[in-house]
Amino acid sequence: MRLSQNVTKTIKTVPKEEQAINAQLLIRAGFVHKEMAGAYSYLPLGLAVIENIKSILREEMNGLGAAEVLMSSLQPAQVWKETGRWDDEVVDVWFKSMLKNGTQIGFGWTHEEPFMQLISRQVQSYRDLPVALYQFQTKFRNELRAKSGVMRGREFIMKDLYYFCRNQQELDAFYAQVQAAYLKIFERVGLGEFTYLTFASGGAFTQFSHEFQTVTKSGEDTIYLNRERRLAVNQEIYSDEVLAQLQLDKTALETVKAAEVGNIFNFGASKGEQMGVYFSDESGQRQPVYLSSYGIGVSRLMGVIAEHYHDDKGLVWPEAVAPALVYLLAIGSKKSVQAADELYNILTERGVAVIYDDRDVRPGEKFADADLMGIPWRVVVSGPKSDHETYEIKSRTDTTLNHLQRDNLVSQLTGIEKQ
RNA sequence: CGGGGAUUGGCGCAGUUGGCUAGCGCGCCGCGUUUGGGACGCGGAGGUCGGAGGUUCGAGUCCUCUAUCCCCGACCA
Repeated sequence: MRLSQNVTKTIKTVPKEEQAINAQLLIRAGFVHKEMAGAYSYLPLGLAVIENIKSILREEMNGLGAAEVLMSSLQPAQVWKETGRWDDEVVDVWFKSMLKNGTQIGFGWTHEEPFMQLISRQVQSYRDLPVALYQFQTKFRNELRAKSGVMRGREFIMKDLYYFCRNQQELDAFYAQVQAAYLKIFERVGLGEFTYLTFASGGAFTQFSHEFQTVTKSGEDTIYLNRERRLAVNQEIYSDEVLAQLQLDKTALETVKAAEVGNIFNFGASKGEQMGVYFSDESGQRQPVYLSSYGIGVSRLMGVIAEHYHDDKGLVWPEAVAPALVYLLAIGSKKSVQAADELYNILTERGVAVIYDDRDVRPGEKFADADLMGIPWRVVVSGPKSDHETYEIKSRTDTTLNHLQRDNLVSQLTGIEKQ
């Protein structure tokens, strides 16, 4: 992308109303735009991050054998009434509206019920199960208080995976697979080291649910963490009994703030029974479909990464999610601009995502923006250049300037991109 | 939903006990000088003070209502 053609602009000052670091930096660097409390628009750079996170999620979901779908955001009240979750007393985050003819509809805040409804038509026999479906969806939740920038919105992007199967054993096996996949995902986006499997309240169906909590000062949850075992207990279920049950030693626990980046729900046979979604087993008996669901907040993940990876100059994206791998700029003569143009074309042709700062501004401004946007590698072309001379490359996380010949530079960057 | 704070050009802010054409910085436009860490000079454009009502000779400033935003708490199946 040529910056001269980019609509967004970086700003030096933060809107005072934004206190959350993720919102401050994402707004200053031009990644997102706040429409209202709890609702953010994603601009080209922010969307690039979102899409990178989605690509990683997609690979891991496909690896689990799940198929991608896209459910509607508008949801009929009926399916939710079957499980009692239409009631505002039961679920207090509903956005509801109605059709012209008075029919009540809701804006999806999760999709268990609609998915079960869908599955009831596709699944009749034990031969049709198990099935795993996932989607990337904009969820709507009418939170009493939106806060923490993109980390807690009323509208946000979520990856949700649903697994439909025949019995608890099947469910448990998949549940374990997803746990492993989730840990891998957080590893890949750069949060692995700080993210812990956490026991939380299980709701009506099981004693515990599992959350994935990333330790961060700006987190909304308090967890009790055992670093060695890489396990944590959410404050909401913290008690001596629970600790005993999980064989956790109270004295080995650390109290930290954390952000919930993923969660897993085991619904067992409950939804199938409530909604009348059954299949015929090997002996022809009617059995309820078992359900489990697995969420990861994509936009929240972007916020948590921003909270974790920044310094006094701005964002510092891990390569896997950065909106571009390279920030390219030329200084000085027309020759260096020509050389930068060429390099831009070469890298782009090889599939390396480059932000080419071709604006007519002074170098200092370009350096500042490169840092603010947090692009992993900065390449500077200065002075008269030809193929045999060198190009300066610097990592966002380092102050060392290295000089490489063009071929070496290109192959190094191409190599990183392919990882 | 309870408590606290806020709302003045695109952004950040100032504006005294009500008083004259509402200021400043950043950004923006033009010209010139600049060009390795957000340059400088000169000249410009841009706000009716969140909204409605009221008090007053006169309201950004006082009163009432209202909207929105932020923070703390509660809530988060």
